[in-house]
Amino acid sequence: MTKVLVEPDPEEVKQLSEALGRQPVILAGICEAEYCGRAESVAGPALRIAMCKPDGTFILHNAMEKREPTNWNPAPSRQSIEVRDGCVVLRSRRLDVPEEVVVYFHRVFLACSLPKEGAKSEDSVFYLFKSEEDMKRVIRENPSVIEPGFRPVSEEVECEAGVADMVGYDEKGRFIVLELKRARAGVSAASQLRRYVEAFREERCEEVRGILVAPSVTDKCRRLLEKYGLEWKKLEPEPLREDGGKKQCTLTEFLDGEGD
Amino acid sequence: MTKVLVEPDPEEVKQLSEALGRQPVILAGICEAEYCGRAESVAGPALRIAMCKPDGTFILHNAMEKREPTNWNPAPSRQSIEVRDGCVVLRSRRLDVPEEVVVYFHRVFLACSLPKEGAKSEDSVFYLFKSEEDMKRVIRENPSVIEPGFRPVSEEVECEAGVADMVGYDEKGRFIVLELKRARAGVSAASQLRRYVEAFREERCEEVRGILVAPSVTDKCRRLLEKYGLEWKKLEPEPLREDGGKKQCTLTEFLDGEGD
DNA sequence: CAATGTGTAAAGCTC
DNA sequence: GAGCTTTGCACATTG
Repeated sequence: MTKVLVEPDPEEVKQLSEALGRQPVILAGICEAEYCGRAESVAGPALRIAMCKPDGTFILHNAMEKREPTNWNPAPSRQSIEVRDGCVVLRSRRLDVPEEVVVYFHRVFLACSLPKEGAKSEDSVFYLFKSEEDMKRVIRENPSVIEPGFRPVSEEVECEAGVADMVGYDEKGRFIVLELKRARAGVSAASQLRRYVEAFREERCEEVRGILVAPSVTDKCRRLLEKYGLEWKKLEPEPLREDGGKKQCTLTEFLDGEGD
Repeated sequence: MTKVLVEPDPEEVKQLSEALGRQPVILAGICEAEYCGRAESVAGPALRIAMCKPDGTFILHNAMEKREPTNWNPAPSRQSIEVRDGCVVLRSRRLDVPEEVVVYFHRVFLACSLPKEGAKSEDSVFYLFKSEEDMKRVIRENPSVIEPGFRPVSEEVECEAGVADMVGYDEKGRFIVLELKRARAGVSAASQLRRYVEAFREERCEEVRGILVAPSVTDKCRRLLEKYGLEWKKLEPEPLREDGGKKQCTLTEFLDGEGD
């Protein structure tokens, strides 16, 4: 499945055409590039690396420098490889708007397609910003970030279902249970909050609101919250700041499985 | 100079270490990644492509989708390759701020370094913005958008200070220099126009007006124009129009209300 | 050096 | 879908 061509003939490179759109394709070599669309550009001969991703994304990088690509086409786009006058011509065209990049490879050092089976769906990147402790501090110091009139009462409150992150009262005196998540919350957060709310309802025999505090929630989580009559308060974590010398970041635990 | 390893053993990959920082290095395979710095993230196992550029730039791409990298380190950064428990560990560290990305390759499909001699310095990309061309066309075809009685005479006119976009005469026969900007104009536009105006004054020994033509100007630019006795004519670049038939996206130019 | 503005911004989220 | 905000924005320019 991994097909690699080293310093191939142009005609050999053309074989990779069939992988385009199905597998990742990489080309590296000396090339010139033209872009035409919202703006236009011409790039003189240089060593560059081209990537074609199965979703249609096309990226052309200067091989020597810069984080930003020389040229690109975001998905949805389509690529093709032709051979013309002994040159490998990689053409990429956006499907939604008229924009095109054409790359003329005078010389190809590397041309390859990668196997796609390796690509698991569980590719998601989880961002963990500050600690949950920081979220608590923010709410403690400025309770209105939850809602106007919110009064926090205690933290780490035990109940039948476990330990609630924070509890308090709303403007109208109703009891509120907060569940804090510093990263995107999954269904597990919703069901955990539900358990706490029910426990407090039993315990206190009064109306209890449950609010999930998180920067974002998954779709499933959102639906579950709705089903249970719970609420979500979006709270953006503050960016890390390093004060006082260099700060050591410990990359901690992976997020617990929000499997279902 | 081109060294390519296909489905290599971890120890083989380690040989590429010496190319890091000197030649472009590409690694592709199944990996997990951790990032820690301004924020933190963990990325689960997936097929990804890593690029290390000689300037220190490090980019890790999901091989299947997205224009934006999963993780990255802009220059100045430094990378290293180790082998640990049979895993290829690619580590990248920014040199200016404490930020690090660590990539654990469980499996490597491709590992290569590219020759750097191919990389000519003449890599520059030239951008030609359609909308500025459009602005010129609009003024050419309908000079009164500048002001009633304006008569354009020539475009791309050389003078001591450079090349003026457009020159002409006003109703009263006064010489006018136009500086066109397709987007919000900053102070540089104002001082550039000023240089042209002064050059033409010297050259022609007559009164010369300078008009900055742009959809909007920054506050600082506006103050500078005032100080130099220059003028600003608001002109919106026209949306791109399509040549084929169906209508096309317009370049979203969000101009603030330019309140005063 | 920091502050500011630009980008073929891209990408995510709200409506 | 359009519109708005965010980005580990990156990057250039300006003060």
